Amino acid sequence: MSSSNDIILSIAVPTPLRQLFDYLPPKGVDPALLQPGMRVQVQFGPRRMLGIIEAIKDQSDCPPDKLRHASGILENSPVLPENIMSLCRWAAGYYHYSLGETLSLALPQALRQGKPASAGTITLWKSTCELNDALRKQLKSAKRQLQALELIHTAPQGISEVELKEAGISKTILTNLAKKQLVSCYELEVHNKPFDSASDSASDSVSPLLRQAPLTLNPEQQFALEGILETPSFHPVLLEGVTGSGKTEVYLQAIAATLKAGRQALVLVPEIGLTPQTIERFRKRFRVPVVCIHSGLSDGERLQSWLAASRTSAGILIATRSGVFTPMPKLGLIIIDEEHDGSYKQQDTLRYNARDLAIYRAKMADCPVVLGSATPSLESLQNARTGRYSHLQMKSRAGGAKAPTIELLDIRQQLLTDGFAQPILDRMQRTLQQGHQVMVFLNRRGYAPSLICHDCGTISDCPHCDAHMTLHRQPPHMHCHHCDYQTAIPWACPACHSKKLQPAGQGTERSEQVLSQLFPDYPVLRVDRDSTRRKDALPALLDQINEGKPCILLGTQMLAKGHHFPGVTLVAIINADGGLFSSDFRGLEKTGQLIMQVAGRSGRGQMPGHVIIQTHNPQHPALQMISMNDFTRFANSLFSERQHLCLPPCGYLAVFRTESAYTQDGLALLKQLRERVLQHFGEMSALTPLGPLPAIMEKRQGRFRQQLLLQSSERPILHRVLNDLVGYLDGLKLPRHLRWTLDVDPQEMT
DNA sequence: AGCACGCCGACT
DNA sequence: GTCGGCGTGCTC
Repeated sequence: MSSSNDIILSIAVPTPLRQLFDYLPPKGVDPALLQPGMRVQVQFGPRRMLGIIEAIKDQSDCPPDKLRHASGILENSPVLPENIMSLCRWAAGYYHYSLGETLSLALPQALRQGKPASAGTITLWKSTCELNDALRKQLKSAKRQLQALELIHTAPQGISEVELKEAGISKTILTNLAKKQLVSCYELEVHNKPFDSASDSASDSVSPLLRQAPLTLNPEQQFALEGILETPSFHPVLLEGVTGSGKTEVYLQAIAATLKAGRQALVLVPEIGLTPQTIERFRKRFRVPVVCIHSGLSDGERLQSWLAASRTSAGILIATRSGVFTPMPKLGLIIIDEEHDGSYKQQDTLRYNARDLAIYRAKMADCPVVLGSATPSLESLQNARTGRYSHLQMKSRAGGAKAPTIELLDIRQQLLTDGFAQPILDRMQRTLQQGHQVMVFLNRRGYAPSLICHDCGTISDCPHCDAHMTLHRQPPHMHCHHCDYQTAIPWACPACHSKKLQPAGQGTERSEQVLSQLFPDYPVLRVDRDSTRRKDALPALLDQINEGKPCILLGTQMLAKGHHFPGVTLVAIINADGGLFSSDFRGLEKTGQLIMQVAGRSGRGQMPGHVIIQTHNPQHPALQMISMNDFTRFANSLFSERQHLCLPPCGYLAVFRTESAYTQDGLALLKQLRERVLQHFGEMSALTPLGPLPAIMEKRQGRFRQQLLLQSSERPILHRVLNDLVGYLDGLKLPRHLRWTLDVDPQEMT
């Protein structure tokens, strides 16, 4: 044992080992400088790694001869403040994950790689010309260049390259403008001085804080805003507002009040929700710096945003789930938009739910937190019901728009034209003739979901997964959407050598072809992962849609979320049935939410919207409730079902998953866990192990997957068992290629 | 998880 | 003779 006067650093190293490692302070560094939250370089076994000081102690349980000196520190003040350290400690404990890896995930990539936590420079673009009508005429054919120029002109001192990028303007456009000598760029040192809500630098301002006057709130919005601002201390608010009820305006005004009090706001959005329009709306409203963290940014750009938020030079941070870990010393408000969205749950490594971490964070920061949705998760509704959250509702659409009408179209025994029922086609025709837009929602990519032999019935399967290969025509190939395996289209059946291979079912590609033939006078715009793979494809499609000319928008989920299409008055949902009988207990909830979201896309302008759902199950209670626009009743019916089955939010779940080249390895391990649960905790009826069972798709990417579900009515009991099992697993030596993971509060049972 | 060490089979 | 397959053990 080391003597008690020593300084020992307890260091979290990014390794899956669920423990901390003790080191002596680095030589030549004043030990008084050392603080938790600082990055340190250490020799860890045979390799050098970056760790985070977790704690500073005066003795170690480790034999002194094993203790090494840390090699050096990376900064003189912590990169992670105490509150983020606590958040990570909590997350690591709750999700039973290594603290070292948790802390590493909390850092932006650049800091994980050892880059200095200093601001550096940013590139600013400014105009060098007069934007007059002659110039506008000259740039008539270069629409995006003109758009860029207009934007650059709004900021005389220059506008940052990141900001332009977030407005959908690429580097190419800028270099083209520079070639014409219309704009120039220069580098600026970033100082990160705290934002100032009271500075009165601009004389043309609506107020020192606002660039643009707020909209007038209707009584429901006003009531919601007051509910959020009631007190600046911790209180979660579930803001349930139908699509188009003006939630964003409520957020903006709540943020304005927060900024005015000198505090920062964190806005979390779903993965695909961070569109240029969203960012633009915030930037147009506020004078204070608005920064974003999302997948479209480079590591350097993300670091810039992260530092701006950490050093309080940004007033607002808009980010996807990982943004919940960003330090914000003056945090005064958290908003979680579309709180029900599945993308808040990370599906690998640290399987955290950013919504739940955000609540924890708001509690620590003692500030309000708003969970906004048109279709709240049952978890949040439950919290509202028990009074843990206050529940504010906005039932009418802002600006007088009417709720869409939802029609269930019974297609049993009906003749379908390539998957479309005649009444839908008729209604589409009429809508287009009226000069409106139509949205067709189809949850399947590709040309056809399978290729079937007409003579023997053999279906083309993926050799690595328990799944069919999807037929694509652009370009022609077979593609597995689960493991990305691709092959040529077979020309004969591998089983019977027949050449009669037929596409079965309907994907977006095929529908695009069909609809183009049926409606030759109108463009069909396909929006799915394949059609938007090219970098600027999606913005280009969105531009075309926003021109407002009659057209058919055809797409997958991508179309359902976040976008604003005022020209759409008709929405057709082609295959809602799949989601009604899902094997996942959340399948129905997700389907209902999706239909409501899709329906919400229509009729947001002055014209009322109409939604048609093609179904073989028009009598299905869920569809009935949804068609009456009654989400509350729908949610209540799901809720009583969950209550009976003791499923979330009425019970708590965790899943151990295994993945192995051999199916028996995983099963054996999970059986062992099950036995242990029954032996050690058998008397507790509050905990039930279910399984082991094969995963829904047992074979995926050439590996066999099994799962053991643990279900409990008491969260503390569940976590006590998980702690025991994880400890047990850590002490076990497993076959070489057997991997296990634990998912606490799983979102999907795949 | 990585990474080193170490022990066996098949090659320039 | 050695190159490299992967089993085993360790990381303060």
